Amino acid sequence: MGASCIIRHFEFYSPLTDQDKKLLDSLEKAPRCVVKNESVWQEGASTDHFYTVRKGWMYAYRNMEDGTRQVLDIFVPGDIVGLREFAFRKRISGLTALTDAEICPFPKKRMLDVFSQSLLLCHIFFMIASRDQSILLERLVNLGRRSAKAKLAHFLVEISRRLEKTNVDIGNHYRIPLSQGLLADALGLSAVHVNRTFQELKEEGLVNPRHGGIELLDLEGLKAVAGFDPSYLEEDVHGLLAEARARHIAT
Amino acid sequence: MGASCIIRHFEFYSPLTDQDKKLLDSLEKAPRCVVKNESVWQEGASTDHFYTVRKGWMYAYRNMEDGTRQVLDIFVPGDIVGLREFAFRKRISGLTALTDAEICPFPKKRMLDVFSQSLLLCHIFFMIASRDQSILLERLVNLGRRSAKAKLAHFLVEISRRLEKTNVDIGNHYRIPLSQGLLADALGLSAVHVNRTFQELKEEGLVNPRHGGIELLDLEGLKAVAGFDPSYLEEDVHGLLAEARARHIAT
DNA sequence: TCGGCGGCATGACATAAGTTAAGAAACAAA
DNA sequence: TTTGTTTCTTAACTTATGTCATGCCGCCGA
Repeated sequence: MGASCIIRHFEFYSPLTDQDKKLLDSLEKAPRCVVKNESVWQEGASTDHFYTVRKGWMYAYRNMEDGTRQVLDIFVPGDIVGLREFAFRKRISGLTALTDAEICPFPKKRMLDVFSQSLLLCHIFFMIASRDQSILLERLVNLGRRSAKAKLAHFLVEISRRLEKTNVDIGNHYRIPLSQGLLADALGLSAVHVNRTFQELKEEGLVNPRHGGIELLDLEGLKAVAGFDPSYLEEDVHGLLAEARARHIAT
Repeated sequence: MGASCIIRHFEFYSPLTDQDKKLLDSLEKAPRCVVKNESVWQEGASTDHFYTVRKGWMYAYRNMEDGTRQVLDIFVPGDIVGLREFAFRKRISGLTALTDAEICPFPKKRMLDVFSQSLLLCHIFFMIASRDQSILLERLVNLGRRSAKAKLAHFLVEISRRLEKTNVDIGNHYRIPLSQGLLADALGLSAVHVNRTFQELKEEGLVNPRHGGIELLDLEGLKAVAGFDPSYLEEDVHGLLAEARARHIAT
């Protein structure tokens, strides 16, 4: 295949013109491979690039003074990482690979070219930023006002949803490579309590925790215990981009 | 004065050309007044507009099934609200006025005009989105990995920082019109515990809780108990926008 | 001026989640 | 294989925070 990473992702939102594709393709640099647990950047590093995830999983985190840490987000193939720090000179969170992975760098400075040359791409970038915020907002709700059990279930359902939506083929969707310790740091819990909670979910036949990963057995059941409402993941892709596309092509 | 709401805000980021100002001004509708506790929109409402806050305070929230709620963000004069839902047809959170307020609507559809006509404005919008995400990220850390006391202190310091940064004159910065119940919903705590925690902060001379509001007495002290690191609020305004401005004017 | 109500204050008690510790699996490397 | 490392599991115990209940204060509207 060899198709550009970011083009594939963007085509999920809207068909692109050849010109758009050429533009994106010219800006994307050669893919970079990272191995499991390799750090891509650390807090304080320069923000000169962002990346699209082509293969594998990544996570963003923040280390706290007291030695504890907060995992801020998990990224799956097709996601864009680092766009968040667009406005900043330095990274405010670290990024490391959860599994062996392949990522495609994209120089931040070239965003100017994109914005000035393609109204459609500009719009798509904006949609992605909006979607990212929506996910963060839901994570806030999760941390603030749900029980440990609901937190876990909700998080797992979200991840599985995001996997389904990606344009990238990742094989079996339901084997999630997150350790209980990482989940704990993502959900603001202790690893021990995550384990306890998993035992409950396991008894109810909802999940099957394995070494270094989780198998989701009953998505509907998980949604029920999470009180999962998917609307925060359902962008208005077509309505919003139709006009942008029309005007863009007319130019 | 009567200067446009959004222009004033944008000029915080960069000087604008007359053309940019004209563009923004033509898109902004007449300001709308809302009284304390008035709802601007509810979950599920249409996302056809976003707003700039000219006067007063607002908050975004999400009501949970079990009757509890999560306050997602507080907005102060100069902030833009509703941009988050750019990619969505329906609002995923409610917005209501915390005090009497004045907000300026801006039709979402006209974003196309902005993006196509001004590279600089497009960039500024992107910066704002990035900054918003940064704030959400920090709030995640706050909810996930800090004690009640640190949560409170951190939140208060953030608000005071954001107040200082705004271009809008709001009189005394340090009288914050948040009730303890609202703070509780913002921080994922119970109102009772927020009260207990306030007693501690009060004993230490850091704050002075009054009816329906809080006075910050010792910002440095609050920063210390919060472990506050301001970098997540410090955008690279000038570096990033300089080139956009240069190219924009050259056109 | 008064009454009512939303917000504050505080105590007693309940509980979800954290901590510590120790052993068992699973994996990775030699 | 053997060894070492990470992750999971479980138990006993501690603690931060939630819940319930009650009274008070200070606004705002009649």
